Amino acid sequence: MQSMTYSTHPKIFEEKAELLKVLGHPVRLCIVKNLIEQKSANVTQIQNCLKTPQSTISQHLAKLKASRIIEGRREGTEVHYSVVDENVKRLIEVLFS
Amino acid sequence: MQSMTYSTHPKIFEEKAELLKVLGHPVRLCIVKNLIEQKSANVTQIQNCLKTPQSTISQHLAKLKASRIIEGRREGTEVHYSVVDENVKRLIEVLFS
DNA sequence: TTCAAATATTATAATATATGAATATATAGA
DNA sequence: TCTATATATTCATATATTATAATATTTGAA
Repeated sequence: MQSMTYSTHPKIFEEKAELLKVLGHPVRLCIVKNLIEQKSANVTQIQNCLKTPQSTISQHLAKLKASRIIEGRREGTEVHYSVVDENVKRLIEVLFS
Repeated sequence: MQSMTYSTHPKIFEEKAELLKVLGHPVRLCIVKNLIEQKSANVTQIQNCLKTPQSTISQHLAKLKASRIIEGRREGTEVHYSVVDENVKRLIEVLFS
C-alpha cells in the first residue's frame, strides 16, 4: 500500500471527490443527466419536470455552474443551460450504463 | 425536456446520487482508488498511508461497506478490505483517466 | 484466563448542506 | 417608463456530515 499517497498528495483526491460530491445529489444528477440527453434546457423547463421550487433549482444550477459542469447562455429573459464538461458526460454515461 | 422524470421516478437518481456521495469524500475516494490498485489491504496499512486517526478510517470503511462498495475478510486480528463492486471499479477508472 | 494488537462503536462538537419563502435583478415589450 | 416573465440571491431553519477522543469488541497467543 505504498502508493496510497493521500497524506502527501491530497489535491487530486480532493478535486475528484469534490466533483463526485457535486454530482452526488439526486436533483443535480437528474439535471445533468437530462441536460446531456436534451443538449439544453431553460430553468422553467427543468423546474416543471422536477416539480421543485424555482429557488431550489436555481441554487443547484449555481452549484453546477460554479463547478464548471454546466454553462448558461442567456436568450432574452431565459437562460439555457448545457453540460460543458466532457469528462462528466463520460462519467454519467458509465454511471447509468 | 419531457424525459426529466425525477418527480415521477426519483429512485434511480437517488440511488446513483447516493453512490456518488459515498465516493465523494477525499479519504474514501483514496481508500477505494488504492484498494482497486492493491487488490486488498488491512486497516492499519490504510491508516498509516493516509495518516488519519484509526476511528476516522474505520468509520469511512464502515460507510463504504454499508454501500456494498467494499467487503472485509477477517484474517486473525486483521480485516482485509477489497473493492467488490465492479461498476465502481469502472467508474473510478473513468474518473481518474 | 489474561494480555496485547487490531478493529469497531459511541458520544459529541464543529461544520457543511439543503430547503423554501421572500426579495431582488434582468430582459422584452407595450 | 411600466409591466410581466424568467432567473438569481438572501435569509432562516432544518438536517446531514465530519472529525476526534474515549471506549468497547474481537482475536490469538502466552
